[in-house]
Amino acid sequence: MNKVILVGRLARDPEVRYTQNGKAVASFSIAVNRFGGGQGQEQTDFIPIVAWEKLAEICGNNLTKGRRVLVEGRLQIRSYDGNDGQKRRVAEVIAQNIEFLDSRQTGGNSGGGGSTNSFNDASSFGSDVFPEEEIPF
Amino acid sequence: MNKVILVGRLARDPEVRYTQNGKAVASFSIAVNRFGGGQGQEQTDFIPIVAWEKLAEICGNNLTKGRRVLVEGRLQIRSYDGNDGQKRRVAEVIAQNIEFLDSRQTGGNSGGGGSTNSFNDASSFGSDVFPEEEIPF
Amino acid sequence: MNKVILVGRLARDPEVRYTQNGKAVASFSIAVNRFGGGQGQEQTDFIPIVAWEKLAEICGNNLTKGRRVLVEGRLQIRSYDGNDGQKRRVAEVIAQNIEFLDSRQTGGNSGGGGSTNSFNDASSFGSDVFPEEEIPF
Amino acid sequence: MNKVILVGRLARDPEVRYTQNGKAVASFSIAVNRFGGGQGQEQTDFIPIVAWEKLAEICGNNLTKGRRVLVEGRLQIRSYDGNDGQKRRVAEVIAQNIEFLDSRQTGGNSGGGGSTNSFNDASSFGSDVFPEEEIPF
DNA sequence: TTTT
DNA sequence: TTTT
Repeated sequence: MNKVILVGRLARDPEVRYTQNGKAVASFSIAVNRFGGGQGQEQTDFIPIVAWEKLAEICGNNLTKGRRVLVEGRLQIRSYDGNDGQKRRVAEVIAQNIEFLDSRQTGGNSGGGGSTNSFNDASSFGSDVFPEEEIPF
Repeated sequence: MNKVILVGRLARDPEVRYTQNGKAVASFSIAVNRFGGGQGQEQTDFIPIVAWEKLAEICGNNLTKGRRVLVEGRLQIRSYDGNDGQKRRVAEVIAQNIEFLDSRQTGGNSGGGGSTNSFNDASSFGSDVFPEEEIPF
Repeated sequence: MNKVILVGRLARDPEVRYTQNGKAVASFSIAVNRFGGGQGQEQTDFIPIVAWEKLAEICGNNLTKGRRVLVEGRLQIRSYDGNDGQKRRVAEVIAQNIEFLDSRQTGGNSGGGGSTNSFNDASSFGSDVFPEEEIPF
Repeated sequence: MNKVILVGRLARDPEVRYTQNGKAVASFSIAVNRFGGGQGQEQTDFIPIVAWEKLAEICGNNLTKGRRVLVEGRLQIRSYDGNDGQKRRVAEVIAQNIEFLDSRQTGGNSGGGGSTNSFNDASSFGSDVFPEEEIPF
């Protein structure tokens, strides 16, 4: 079990890049506000999000700075070697499911009355989880 | 977003049935203890779980009464007509992912030190979420 | 672990009642849409929510039918005796934390520029979780 | 909403320190296995956990390297200035609730058949969420 | 029983 | 670095 659920706003537009194999990867940060029980001084965590493939493309095409999203994913700690030869770690949330929480004002995506605003990682939560058939009991 | 995460023990062995289309469906309940902050009188919720297809079969083959599991799923409210003509509602957690939290004593699944103990609904969390490739940034 | 996280819209205005001891209890249902991967026929779960004390009052004062909320809580199965002498079970989500996902259009609650829109059950997530002090490492 | 739920094993014994104000702070990492759908090469995320006050002390007194826990908390990104003058970021999960998933072999905590194995951050999930009174409906 |  |  490695589950993260966040609600926040994009701190900047997503960047979409491609691996050598042609897989899309979107990366962006979301600003998640912390509610300190009313002490006044609000704090914010800027949390890096990574999405892959179809979900990456949906992010690139539909999300912009300031939009509010719910992100479900897993927390990944990646290691890399810094310029100075030091090992560094970076934490990222690998998105499995993203819901758009703002009303659709997306522009390009003219919409056409579509009702869904929840998007899964390519193969997550397939048809089995939403079976049309009757349960046999 | 409709997400449920439970840790509990099976209240009885799973029952596995099949739909007309041949899909496996496992059903069982788990006993989830509530921790009342030490007041002594512990309470338990018996929560019905439903798993489909491959996950159903894994449950049927590996889980028995008393085993401890972590269940991730969604909460579903199903309506049906009672014998008395009244409409009734039943709540169930449709499992998307199940982790076995006990040490492996499974019997049939001789294992051989196998490390995995987490099982997803047929098509959940596919390869994209665990990419082998390097992130291009 | 008994954790539920839902995003949905209130199917009706909350009802607030009081126990003999004077504790407020709010109850309402939220409509949670299920996204069937685009098959068209959307389905909805109507999930009963119960909030206690201060959180109940906040719900009563600020939520109305149609408003979108995120509810974090635990799934509880309650037993009661039906009119016909049969034992019945009812599932409810006992709210621990509610976030208002709509822009503030609340009316009565004139607001005064307050930024928070997240409300916890009376004693949940107290000051320790948001410490002002520096971590000593 | 900033919620993290992890199951893993302590990579080392917890370190407990104290702030100038005398608040206990425990820190440790947990190794969370990632299940790659059976491709063989398992990967592990080592995720830093921080617990405060009473929960910190419970961790210090009961947890040791190798023990399996479920951690519920929030993901925090902290900034600090590196030795080289560079700004660095560190991600940590601030624990709100920890469940011990191993059988009780704790030593000091002789147990005596005690049933609880779930511990909350000092003021989380207080009595309101587990009311003894009847719901007035 | 909600909403897009 | 977001937003109310």
